Amino acid sequence: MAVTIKDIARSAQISAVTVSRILSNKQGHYSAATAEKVRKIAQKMGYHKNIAAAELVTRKSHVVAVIISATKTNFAEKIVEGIEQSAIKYGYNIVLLTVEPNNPQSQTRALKVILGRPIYGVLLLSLDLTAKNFRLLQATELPYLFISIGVSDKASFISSNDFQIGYQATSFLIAKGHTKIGIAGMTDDAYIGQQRVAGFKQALRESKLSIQDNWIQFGDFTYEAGIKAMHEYGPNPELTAVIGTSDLVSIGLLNAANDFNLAVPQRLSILSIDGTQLTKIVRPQLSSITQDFYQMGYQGVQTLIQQANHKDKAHYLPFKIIERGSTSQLP
Amino acid sequence: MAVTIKDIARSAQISAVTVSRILSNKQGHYSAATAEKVRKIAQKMGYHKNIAAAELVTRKSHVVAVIISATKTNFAEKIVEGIEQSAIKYGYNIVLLTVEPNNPQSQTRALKVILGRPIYGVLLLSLDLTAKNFRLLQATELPYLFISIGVSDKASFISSNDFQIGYQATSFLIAKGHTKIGIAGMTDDAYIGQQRVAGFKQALRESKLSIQDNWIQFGDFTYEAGIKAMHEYGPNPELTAVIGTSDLVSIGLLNAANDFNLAVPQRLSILSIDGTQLTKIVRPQLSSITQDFYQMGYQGVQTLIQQANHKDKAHYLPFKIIERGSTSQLP
DNA sequence: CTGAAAGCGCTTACAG
DNA sequence: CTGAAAGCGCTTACAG
Repeated sequence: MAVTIKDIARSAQISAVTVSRILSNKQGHYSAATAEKVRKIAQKMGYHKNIAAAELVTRKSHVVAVIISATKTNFAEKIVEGIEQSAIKYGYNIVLLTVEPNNPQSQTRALKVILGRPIYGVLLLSLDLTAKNFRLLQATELPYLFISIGVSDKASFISSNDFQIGYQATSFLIAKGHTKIGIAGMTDDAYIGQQRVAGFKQALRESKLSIQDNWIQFGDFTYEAGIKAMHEYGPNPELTAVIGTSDLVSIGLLNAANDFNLAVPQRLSILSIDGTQLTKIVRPQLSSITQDFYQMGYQGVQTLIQQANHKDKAHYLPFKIIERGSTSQLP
Repeated sequence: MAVTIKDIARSAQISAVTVSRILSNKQGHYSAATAEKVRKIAQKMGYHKNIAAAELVTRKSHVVAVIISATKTNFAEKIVEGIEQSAIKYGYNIVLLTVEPNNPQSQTRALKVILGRPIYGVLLLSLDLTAKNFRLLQATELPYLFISIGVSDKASFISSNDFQIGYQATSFLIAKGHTKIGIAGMTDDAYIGQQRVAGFKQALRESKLSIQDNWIQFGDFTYEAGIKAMHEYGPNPELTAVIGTSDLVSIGLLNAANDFNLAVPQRLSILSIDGTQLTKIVRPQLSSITQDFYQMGYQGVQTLIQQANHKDKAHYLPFKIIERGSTSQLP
């Protein structure tokens, strides 16, 4: 079977304790000579420490669990990339668990997996935990951090400031002369959607612009939600601009607008939120509020690791507005 | 700290052995009465088995490691979804490790992580392992299975039959009257690209159609590779049809063709390979060879678990041709 | 600088 | 039906 510390000890004519210390790089408990000998033998025998065994005794783990919604959106990949890179840097490993959207049982199952394994902490990606499952998470007493979704202000999270996203997106369109602006595709029950809408409304209010109810179209961030919203706006909407709350929503809006023969951006401006690669592969390319998903993942790991000191805080990452072809200045 | 078997034993006034047996559902070693009592206490105390400890003594693991290329393509998500669902069904957990494309060191690092942890087996997703890393993988003596990429015929894999994909795609276009057909975006060094090109050539040969060198444009399956290929074909190509070897490649071809004012599909037919959601969000929608990525993941886990019996075999999954708006019949 | 002893949480023969 | 003993691979005081 796999070679253990004992095998090396035998081969080096030395105790397993010393081998353990050397291979764990403990300080000042052995001579340089034995250290070198042991390392060579370990190398030659193809030794790999059984980390699970080590974790069992130290009662520490270097595994970060990432629970991710089997998301219909498409930015998760970038976040995971950031998480991975960060984990490598800090010497942690990642366990990825996916969870079905809007399925509390699936959430519970994922949390139970975590309960059964030695885990350092939990990262929750775009995940809207039910109250009950949130309690289950808290009961584990593990450090945790929400990424990209701010689950109200009860829990620690890292994300863009969604109120600001809604506010800035709207302000951008107002600055371009638009006065009839819609927003589409966000969920109405989750914090993230509420914040974006709140920012949207605030910007309009400050400019003394009014809104019709039908201009705010809720959805689930999918392509289909974008299509549906555009159909609600109809083939000849009063609107001259709409904010798509995800890239897929915006592409849905775009395609449906084209089907209505509404020229984008001449007749209708579309400003997308997210700014993934998708914005560049459609025509016209989508102007977008671009979030830094990679950093969200990267800093998410950092924050989790150092969390002890600053619990229950919001960490906001900057975003930027990138204008491409789907928005235009009104005369 | 976490509640253990001993805590339960104490509370139930019984030995830890019996508790262990009950909570592991061993047969006929205890009375129904004690079993029920123990289960109730476990429930009440919020007990969760330390699986790492159990795996240490049984020397068995129910963790499947999935090594995935931090892919520029976009179908990985579906495969992972299939893997997850299948893993749940069979009672396995998934550890996901990402690896940078074309980075042998990154591959080695991922394999080392696996070596240090109790793992049942390894699934490799769209991953072109270097010869050295492949040897490292074999040295672990763990069962493994390649998914979606057939790494030559040396290793077990599950994927579509890429020769057939190339062959059927080409035959489809020939049946539509095309005689000048290109293929674009695949790598030239990996098995998958070679197979698709071989199938492509075979179909042309059988129909006695000739090819110009420049019609075969290699790449790395990205959007940019599609753009570049189209630029190589030029603004007025002889070609009337081209096979994009991934959805992103095909979208690159499509956009570049539009920039050249080549109408798709009237002047140029594009047939995509993969058939992810992307084919439906561009205009015209892309006709595609659609692979069953979900099943690839789902059956990948099954195959890995049952692998003992049928090693080193190729498992092919069916694909289908779905015609959308990017292909047309030639007069 | 080196090692014997005890133990992390669990399971598996073995004996009753 | 129940339990004492030994051990999975590792680490941590403690003693020399």
